[in-house]
Amino acid sequence: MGEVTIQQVATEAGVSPSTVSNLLNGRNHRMLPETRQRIETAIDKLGYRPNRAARQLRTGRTSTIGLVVPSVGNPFWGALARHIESAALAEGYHVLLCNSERDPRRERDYIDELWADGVHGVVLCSSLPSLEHVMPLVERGLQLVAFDRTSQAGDPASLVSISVDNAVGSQLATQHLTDLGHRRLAYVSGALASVNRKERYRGFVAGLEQAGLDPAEALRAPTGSGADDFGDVEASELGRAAAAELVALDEPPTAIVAINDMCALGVCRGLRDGGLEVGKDVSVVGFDDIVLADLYAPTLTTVRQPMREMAAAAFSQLRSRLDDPGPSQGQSLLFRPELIVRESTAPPP
Amino acid sequence: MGEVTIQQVATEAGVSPSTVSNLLNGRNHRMLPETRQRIETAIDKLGYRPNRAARQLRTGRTSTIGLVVPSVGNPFWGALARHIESAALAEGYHVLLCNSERDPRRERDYIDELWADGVHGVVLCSSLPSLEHVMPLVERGLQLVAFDRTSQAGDPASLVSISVDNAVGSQLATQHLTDLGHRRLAYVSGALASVNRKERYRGFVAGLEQAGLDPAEALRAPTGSGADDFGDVEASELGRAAAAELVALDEPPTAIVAINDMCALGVCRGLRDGGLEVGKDVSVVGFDDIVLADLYAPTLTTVRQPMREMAAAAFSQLRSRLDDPGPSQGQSLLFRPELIVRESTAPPP
DNA sequence: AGCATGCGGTGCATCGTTGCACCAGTCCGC
DNA sequence: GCGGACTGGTGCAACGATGCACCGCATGCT
Repeated sequence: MGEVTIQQVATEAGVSPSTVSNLLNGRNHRMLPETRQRIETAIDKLGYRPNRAARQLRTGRTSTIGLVVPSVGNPFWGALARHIESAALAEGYHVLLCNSERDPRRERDYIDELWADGVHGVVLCSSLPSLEHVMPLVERGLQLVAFDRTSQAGDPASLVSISVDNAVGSQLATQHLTDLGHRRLAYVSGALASVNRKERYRGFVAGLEQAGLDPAEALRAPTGSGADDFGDVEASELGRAAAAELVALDEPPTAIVAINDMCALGVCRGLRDGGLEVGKDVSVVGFDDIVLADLYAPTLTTVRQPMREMAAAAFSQLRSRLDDPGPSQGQSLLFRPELIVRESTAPPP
Repeated sequence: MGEVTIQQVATEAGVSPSTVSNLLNGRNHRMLPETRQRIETAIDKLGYRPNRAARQLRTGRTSTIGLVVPSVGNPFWGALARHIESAALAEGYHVLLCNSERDPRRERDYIDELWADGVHGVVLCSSLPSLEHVMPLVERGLQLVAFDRTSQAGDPASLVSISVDNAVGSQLATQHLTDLGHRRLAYVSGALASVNRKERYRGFVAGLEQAGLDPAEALRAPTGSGADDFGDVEASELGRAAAAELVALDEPPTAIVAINDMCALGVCRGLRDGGLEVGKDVSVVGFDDIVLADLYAPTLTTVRQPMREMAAAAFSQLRSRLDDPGPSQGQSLLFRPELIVRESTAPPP
């Protein structure tokens, strides 16, 4: 049980613990190469690893960051988590995983707890439009990188926002459909509860206008209890239900833009249930380009987010702010979306 | 910055830090209700939260567990991570996420590091048949719960194994196909590098034999460089390539059993590429029942693992062993798989 | 000789919590 | 009225790493 301590290393190397500590922390400018060698040998021999708790207690710093996502069960967030974790690992950081399940209260509790644990940097994939609930901690020094959420008025000044340009992406998707000749489009999303969802819808509207169509005539589904928010796992359920509603119309749309890929897959499923063939009778576009978009039958036309780059940026932003003590200026990084055309879109029948 | 310490709480409540600590740790058998009240008031007023690092340094205990999975980018592991994290949260535990990317070295390094961080309990979803690389730590007291891996000779005595009965599951799937009348079956997997994969294949063979078929005549794909291991994200690629190989045969199989759902989806994709219709020309069965199995077109017949229950069991096993100091006896928990019949299977044409 | 400067380290207090050892006071029995 | 037990706490020394202040020595400069 007895783990090796810095004291034992020091004894072994015939120096004081301070000297070992100095070496460990790069304060070895004026250290005899021989001394350094002795210490390194001792470390290897004893298999010494610094005790993180002690180090954190003393310095107040951690090399653990928090990652708050709605749910890693969702392939999109799973992919993000994977990339963030990889980026963190490369720099010796660890990732504490938090699934908010889109519960604002849970999200808030998590962040409180992370802070209490000494975690000073969090990548937050919040479903909430306002970040007010975490302001107190941000004022105390919590570094926050918001992912998939463009910055808003009222956000903390130090906030970093990482996001794809949702409006442009949606517009790209919509334009693709109008270019194919579609004139009767529908938009499927849950409540536009988060910032990025609003943005995407805005892009949809812009795309319609650009094609000379009247946004007011476009359909939005579900039309029934459209105000309900929805969780990630249920995104596909929602898509499916929405599609059922749409096919039941007298004049169903010939093309559907979905808020994200999971939702789009649900839509495809619903259309199939209704006897329609996706990519022939109806076109469907998603958003995200999750791995399954290219596996699905038909393969899904979608808007790709450069996840790896975005994840790397999220981590490196966080890291640099964690290293630099001073109060830092926030910024927004908007990544460029890319339309990936696959089989689920075609000219209207 | 200055966080509230137990000392401040003590001063505020007019007691000694020890007394506050006693209350916090449930040693309040003989404490005046009034004192207790004063302390609780002080805690609330100051917003005190115990410093984890200090606590861990002092006690040697953490309420963080490690979760090592191949990659949370894979929906199956993502779902597991979500459930484990939920179970942990409910008991006040945190989850440190580690993606091994199926790299044995990375897996090993991770576990070493977790140990050095004071994490004494890990849920390990290892791709490795042998656990030898972690034996030294297990001997030092590391508690290990192996997920999706039935126990093996040579495993640490204290190891807990949580797994679905892979052989039975596979046999169920195979039997379903032979019951439908299929006589020419193929099995698609990567290398049978891990224990559970071997088990699944064994179930497949058993299923064939039970139907009076000769396992030797069943196909295994890919036939080319079949010995290659594969990562999770590439499981679908492998399925797709394997399907391409199979359709090119003079006498293609009428039914395919895939090692898991991601692989099965790849197979479906490959079959489609080859002009075959899944659920009509060819039947396909997967394993896991990931969320997408029910979204796919056609919906995928598969073998369900009771993930939520398995995740809960994994955490509670770990927890109880973490709480109880003494050396504990290992055990294996085998969960019952369930065949979920959907559209991707049908009688042979 | 007298003082400054550089070199290669070391001493020590400290981070916040814990829990064993201990203590002063009261009450009981004989 | 004295030993013993109980009550409701407190004192103090850790846990392991850190980093500032400091030290003895050698050398250089005037």
